[in-house]
Amino acid sequence: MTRTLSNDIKNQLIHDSLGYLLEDTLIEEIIRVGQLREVEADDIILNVGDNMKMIPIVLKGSIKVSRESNDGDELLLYYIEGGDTCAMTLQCCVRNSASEIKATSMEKSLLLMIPVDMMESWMQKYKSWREYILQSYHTRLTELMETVDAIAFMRLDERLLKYLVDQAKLLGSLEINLTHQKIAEDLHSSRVVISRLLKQLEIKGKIKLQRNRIILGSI
DNA sequence: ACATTAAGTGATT
DNA sequence: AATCACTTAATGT
Repeated sequence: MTRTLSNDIKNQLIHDSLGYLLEDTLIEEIIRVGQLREVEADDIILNVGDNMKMIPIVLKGSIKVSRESNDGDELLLYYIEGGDTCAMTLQCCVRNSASEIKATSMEKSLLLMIPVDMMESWMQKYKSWREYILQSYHTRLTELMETVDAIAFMRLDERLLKYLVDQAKLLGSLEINLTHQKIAEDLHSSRVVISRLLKQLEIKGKIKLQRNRIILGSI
C-alpha cells in the first residue's frame, strides 16, 4: 500500500495503462476507488486459501500465477503483464470463495486494487468493462491451454527451454536470475533433473550457466 | 576460516 | 524422469 505517490502520478499511470481500453467515465471511477499497491520481487500477492475482496490490475511489472498442491508442490500456470487482470481472482472474489491459486510478483510491480463491490455495477454500466473482463478470461484460458499442451506434449527439455525464453521475454532480459531449485518448482520437477537438462542446453550452446543465473544466447 | 547454500555426479529404480 | 547420497564450488559472516 502506498500513499507516497502523488495523485497526478496515479492518474497518469491509470490513463497510460487502461485509457485506450476503457471509457473515460469509467476511468474516472477507477481513479476514485482504486488503490495503488507496490510490491517487491517475489512478494506473495495472493495465496491459496486467501479470500480477496479486491481485484488487482497489473499496472507495471508482472505476476506469476501458480497452482499449489496440499504438500506445497507448485506448478506454474501463466503470467500476468501490465494492463491485465486475473480472471481467476475475479471469480473467487464474486463468489467470495477461497482462492485456488497463488500469485507472486516476478519483479517490483505496481498493482491497482479495485474493490469487488464495484464489479457488478460496472458490468452493468460499462460496455468497455464487460469487454475487458471477457477479454481477460479469454487470454487466461488461451495461456492455460498453452501450458497444458506443454505439459502433455512437450519433453521436459523443450519445456524448460520454453520456460527460459518466456521468462526472458517477460522480464526483458537475457539474464535470468533463478536457481535450478526455483525452476524445478515452477515446472514441477526436481532440481537434479533441471540441473542436468540445463547442463545439456549449455553443451548445445543455447545457454550459459552461472551461480544463481542463466544467460540465454538468444530468444 | 567456517558455515551455508547452489550446483554437479553416479548409481538405482 | 525421479530420487538418493554424496561431492564440489560459490558466497556470506
